Amino acid sequence: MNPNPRQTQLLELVQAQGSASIEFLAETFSVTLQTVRRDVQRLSDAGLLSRFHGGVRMPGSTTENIAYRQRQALSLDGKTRIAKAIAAAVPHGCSLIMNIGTTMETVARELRQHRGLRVITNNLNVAQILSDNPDCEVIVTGGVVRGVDRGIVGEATVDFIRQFKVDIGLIGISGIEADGTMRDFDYREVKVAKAIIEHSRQVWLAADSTKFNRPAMVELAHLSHIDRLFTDAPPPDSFAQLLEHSGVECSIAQDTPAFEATLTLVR
Amino acid sequence: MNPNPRQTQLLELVQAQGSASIEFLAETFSVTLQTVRRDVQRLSDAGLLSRFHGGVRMPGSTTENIAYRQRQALSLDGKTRIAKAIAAAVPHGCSLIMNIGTTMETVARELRQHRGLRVITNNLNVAQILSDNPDCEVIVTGGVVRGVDRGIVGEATVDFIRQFKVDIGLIGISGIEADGTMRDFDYREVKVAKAIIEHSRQVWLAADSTKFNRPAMVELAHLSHIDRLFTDAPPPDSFAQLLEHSGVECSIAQDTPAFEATLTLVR
DNA sequence: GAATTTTTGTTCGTATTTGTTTTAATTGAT
DNA sequence: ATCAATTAAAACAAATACGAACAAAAATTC
Repeated sequence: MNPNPRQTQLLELVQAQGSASIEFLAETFSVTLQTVRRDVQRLSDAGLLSRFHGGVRMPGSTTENIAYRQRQALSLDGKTRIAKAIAAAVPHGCSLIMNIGTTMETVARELRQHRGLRVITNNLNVAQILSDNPDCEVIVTGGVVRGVDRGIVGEATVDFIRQFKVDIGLIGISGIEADGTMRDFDYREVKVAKAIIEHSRQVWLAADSTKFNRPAMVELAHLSHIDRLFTDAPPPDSFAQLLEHSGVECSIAQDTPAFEATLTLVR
Repeated sequence: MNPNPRQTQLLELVQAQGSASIEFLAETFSVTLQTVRRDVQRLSDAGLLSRFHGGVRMPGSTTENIAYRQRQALSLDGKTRIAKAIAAAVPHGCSLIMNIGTTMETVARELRQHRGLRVITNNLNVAQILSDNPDCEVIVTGGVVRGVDRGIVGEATVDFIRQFKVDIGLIGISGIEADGTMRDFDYREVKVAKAIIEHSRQVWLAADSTKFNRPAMVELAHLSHIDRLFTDAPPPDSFAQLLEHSGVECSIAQDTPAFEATLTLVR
């Protein structure tokens, strides 16, 4: 976009004030409401400011955070089913490592009632959720916090994980290719995941059905390193064979109508 | 969801106070109960706060840390003033270490608009708050998370801090005795604080007026290790002399009516 | 200087927000 | 367990804000 002087001034005004109403802006620049709306529309399309009903504000941290939370709330169904299945399989009193991703956060919520857990994580949201459980020892890895998802990545995290050997390593993943290689987008997160696989007696993978055949850049490991896979729908045929061949036990957390019946009954 | 200024303010208010009643919120923002309920509904849908009959609170605060949240709401005014004073004194682009305590959380909130900060902390709440700032590098220390206040203590944390040397070390404290020794209740946290003092070029202390002459068990350090003290009311005479003698610059964040004026102006 | 593109203003149907009223649910005390 | 008081949700109405479509004005191009 190529902002005209008025739009530049408008942007500066909002930056100075933090927020402004459409009406105020229209008066300030002696133009109609509609013109301001058009300016504002373009500026927000360009990501330079955020709109709300009646005005605009700086595209701030809070907004982005909300966006992430909402994304998390979205497609919660499958994730919750997977999370419940994993939580049911995790015995009380064992030690875990959990990595980043919204799925792991959902798992953390389901583990709040577990007793005697020891959880190592590089996910601040997981740490936050589980530290509510007084009977759970939460250990976070040290390092630089990534703003988007509050994950901790980097050498310090990898070194920290190498100190331990836990019962179960729980990892989420961005994509699994047809040949059984798991991949992720961030190479630093891949390093963490590799360390988790090395320092866990068992490795469980959480991957909803959208992850199959979804391409991603950085190679993480092959399915043969995985002991169990939790997903929300039967994987494509090609994978089913691959899973069996790799000795992966596959748990499919089906949509249980009984659950919904319970729901309607409860409310 | 696209939060309007009222919803953003509401969220911040609840974050600062820990909880609030629907009625209080309705009065604060001069809208009907129904409107507050709608705001609250949306914010809780997005997972940003939790509802209870009659009001809202921070998401995932169990009985355990309600007491902690209440302590935060206690003398919130003074803490906020201290926090604003500290934030104003912290230059853009510098490196910080921040330790645990409700005061540090309030400082973190005030630092959200700072640019180019690097912050090392053993306080997950501080990390959470500051990771909202895209222009702030947040580094958390590794170790065991304490449930009550989400602080990280222990050897790993101390070792982690020893890797760095920052511009300013910000520490909160439980009590300062008449002879100028600072003390805390938890020896593990004291070890962390000592490490912070050693690895900071300057040490700033945040202590509201209730901390003077308040006894605590574990000795931390003497006031002479401190460069600046931020408090909310003039310290007792005996201290004033002591501070001067120890070469501590004392900033008293007085009650500014201008702040309240701003509040009323905003709505 | 005429034709074309871009910007701005105007109007109108639609969507959103807020307050009001009514109905349902929750809580605490008998 | 039941009842009264409080709180929440649902339904509706009024006010306000939004976006689309079109006309007028200004700027640009040839």
